[in-house]
Amino acid sequence: MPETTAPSATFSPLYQQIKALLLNSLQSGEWQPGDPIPSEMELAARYEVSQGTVRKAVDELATENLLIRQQGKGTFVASHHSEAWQYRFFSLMPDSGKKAPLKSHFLSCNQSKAAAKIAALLKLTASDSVIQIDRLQSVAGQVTVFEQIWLPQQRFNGMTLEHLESWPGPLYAFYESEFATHMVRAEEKIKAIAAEATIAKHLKLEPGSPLLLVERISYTYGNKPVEIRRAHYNTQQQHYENKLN
Amino acid sequence: MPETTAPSATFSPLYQQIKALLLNSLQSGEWQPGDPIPSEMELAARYEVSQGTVRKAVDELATENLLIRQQGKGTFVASHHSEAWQYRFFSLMPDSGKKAPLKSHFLSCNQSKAAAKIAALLKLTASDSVIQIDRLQSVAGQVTVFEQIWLPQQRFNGMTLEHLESWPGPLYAFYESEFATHMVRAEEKIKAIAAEATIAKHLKLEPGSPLLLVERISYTYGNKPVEIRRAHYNTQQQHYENKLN
DNA sequence: CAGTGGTCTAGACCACTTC
DNA sequence: AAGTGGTCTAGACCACTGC
Repeated sequence: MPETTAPSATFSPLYQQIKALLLNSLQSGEWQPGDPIPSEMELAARYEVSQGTVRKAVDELATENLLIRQQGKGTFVASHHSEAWQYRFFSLMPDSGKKAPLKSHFLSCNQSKAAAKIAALLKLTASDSVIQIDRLQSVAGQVTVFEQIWLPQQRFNGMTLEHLESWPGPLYAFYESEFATHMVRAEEKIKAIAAEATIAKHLKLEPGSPLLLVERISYTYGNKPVEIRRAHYNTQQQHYENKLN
Repeated sequence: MPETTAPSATFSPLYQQIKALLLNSLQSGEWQPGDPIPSEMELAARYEVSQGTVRKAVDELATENLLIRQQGKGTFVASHHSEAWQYRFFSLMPDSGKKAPLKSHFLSCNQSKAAAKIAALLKLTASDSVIQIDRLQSVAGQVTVFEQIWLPQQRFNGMTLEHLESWPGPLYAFYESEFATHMVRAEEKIKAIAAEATIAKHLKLEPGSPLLLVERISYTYGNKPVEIRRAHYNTQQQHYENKLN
């Protein structure tokens, strides 16, 4: 007499296994950001499954924004270099509606032992080093953002202030090209706080002015946290936009 | 010799047409929130397409959170009454991590002509009336939210303060049961502001304290805006949480 | 015209729920 | 055992891109 309650606690459909294999190829760098992955027919042959099964695996990775499908052309590894991704994770919009471009001004880029809080968030040990970047961002000539960024030193080894200042595009494109680190998702915690003196000075505001504090953890492939941000937004002319579905 | 560039600007796949039909049935109230919709086989027969085509249409509505699939049981119309949806659209979390339940205290519920701004957001004309609700919300005995809500009078006809006070659950469940209005999605704009005197008093804070201002537009079926909220959050013990994918 | 992703079908079988 | 959603296949055809 067989068991009455089937085990099956570990049932995993084929397409999920294919998805895991595709993820491996992305994580290992077999396919680089911006590059096309093999066609569905080729993948089906490689993994010895039907095209429909590959399709479902790719579909999920596409809705997770790891892959980009383009009918007639192919399926591509998502990249922060593409036009459409410039504002990937950037939710601040002008109240007026017209987007003005952002301008970065880097203040510093230093290396040190990780503070306990930062080490915990990045899942580092107390002996590991981190790189800290401070910068300002301006919208339409107005200083709007003061931002502190922490990165694991090991992954971003060799980053310097000069290096940052000579990079023309967004930071995430910089990480991708120069440090082979592509960001996949992020989590943010938001508060309203009163500006401290030093930050108020940077943003040309009175101390005590209300600021939006945005703390972000960004993850690369495999749910690995690789960047901490602590940003202060002046939201007098801007607002943080969010869609709830 | 046929045209070189095919027209086809209006090509719409079958499953999209099925999706539109399903949406009609939801919007018309043929299937009520919480109820099961017909099985995939029945729908396939009704629309004279294959099960796979129905499936793809239902899949999209499920990922848009309009339908809920449950293997072995059926597919159900999403409802704000279900446990899992209590915190639909509510992004405020205690810093400590443990969720405490919310308690509502309604201050007023009045009817008046719509102000120009509100009328525009709700897509009403200047002669239309709106209902305005003011309320406070407390977390763990602490007054945390002051909220103003505007609703089109026509759709929410007959709402009173007593009515609101006697309702035990979340507002969106109230709208759903009492006014046949199910919310499908929402958009929020967030700023940090200094508390005005009257609001500070409600939240038991000093005037000028930093508050999170959250302005929300909620939509029902057919992208129809039917609720405006203007909420002030005290984020000393709480934060607004957001996941970027 | 060939190659890519996108749609649609029909049928078989699996996993889960309910009776 | 019957009914539901979930997976997988094989094959045909469509829409779009680029050569």
